[in-house]
Amino acid sequence: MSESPPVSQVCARFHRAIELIGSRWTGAILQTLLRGKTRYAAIKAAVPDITDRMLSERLRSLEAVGLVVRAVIPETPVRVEYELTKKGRELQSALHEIANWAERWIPLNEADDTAVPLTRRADRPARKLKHA
Amino acid sequence: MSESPPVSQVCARFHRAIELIGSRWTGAILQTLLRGKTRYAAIKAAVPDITDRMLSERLRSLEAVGLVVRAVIPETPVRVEYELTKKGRELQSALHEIANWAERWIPLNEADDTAVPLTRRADRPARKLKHA
DNA sequence: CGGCATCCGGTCTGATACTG
DNA sequence: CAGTATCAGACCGGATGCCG
Repeated sequence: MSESPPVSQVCARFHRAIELIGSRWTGAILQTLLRGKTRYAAIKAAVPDITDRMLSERLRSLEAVGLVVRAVIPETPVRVEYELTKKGRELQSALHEIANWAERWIPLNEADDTAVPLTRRADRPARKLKHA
Repeated sequence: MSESPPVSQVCARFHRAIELIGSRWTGAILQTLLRGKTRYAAIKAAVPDITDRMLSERLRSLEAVGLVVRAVIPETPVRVEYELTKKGRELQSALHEIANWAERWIPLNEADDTAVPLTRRADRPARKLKHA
């Protein structure tokens, strides 16, 4: 053995966790849900720029991971509410810490920041409409 | 006005923050750096499966965002060390919370989880090598 | 209201090979 | 050791239209 330092590997669980809640839109959705049961349309309103496709896809993913539960209330018109599971609710402190950090370090509009955000689709201008 | 509830929008800063640290590989890199100055090769060892291209790209991005600083020590062979800035170090508690949560809720191997992780490239089997 | 199916462009990523 | 260049294609996500 050489004297390579003990750079232990990143905890796989941590890795999975952060990429889980870090995927596009997910953080925002989660934060919205943290406020309690929310209807589809309300979530959509709370997360500007998200499309139906993305929202429903993320929601289904979150359901699959067990962070969110979907409840269909058979009224007319139908009402669907999404709610965090315990697993989801327990993310609160983590998300809160991130929010705290963001308060301190992330400027409101990226233009103010000397540092450019990571290259993410989110940061790029929305795609131009094809026709008109 | 209808009786639409006051579903305030998600804090833009929070949104930016989480998508920042949530982008692929970033969480793992950050966590590694939390342990202190680290050399390129060490980070690579700590984050299994990351490629050179990805690592250097992420590192440059993190530098751009002001989370990481790069130091070149002109030795032979060259030595390069990466270190978190104050901004980066202050992410510690947030990352720690996530790690905590992961301990409680994320199984070691995804197979154990009834719930499938979000659809991410990371979760999918690595691409097959082209030739042998 | 609350979605899903489809089409499609472009980004991001992984593999591979090559420098200082 | 510490990267960078290039290239192909997988994947994401936007737009649209339709359904219960």
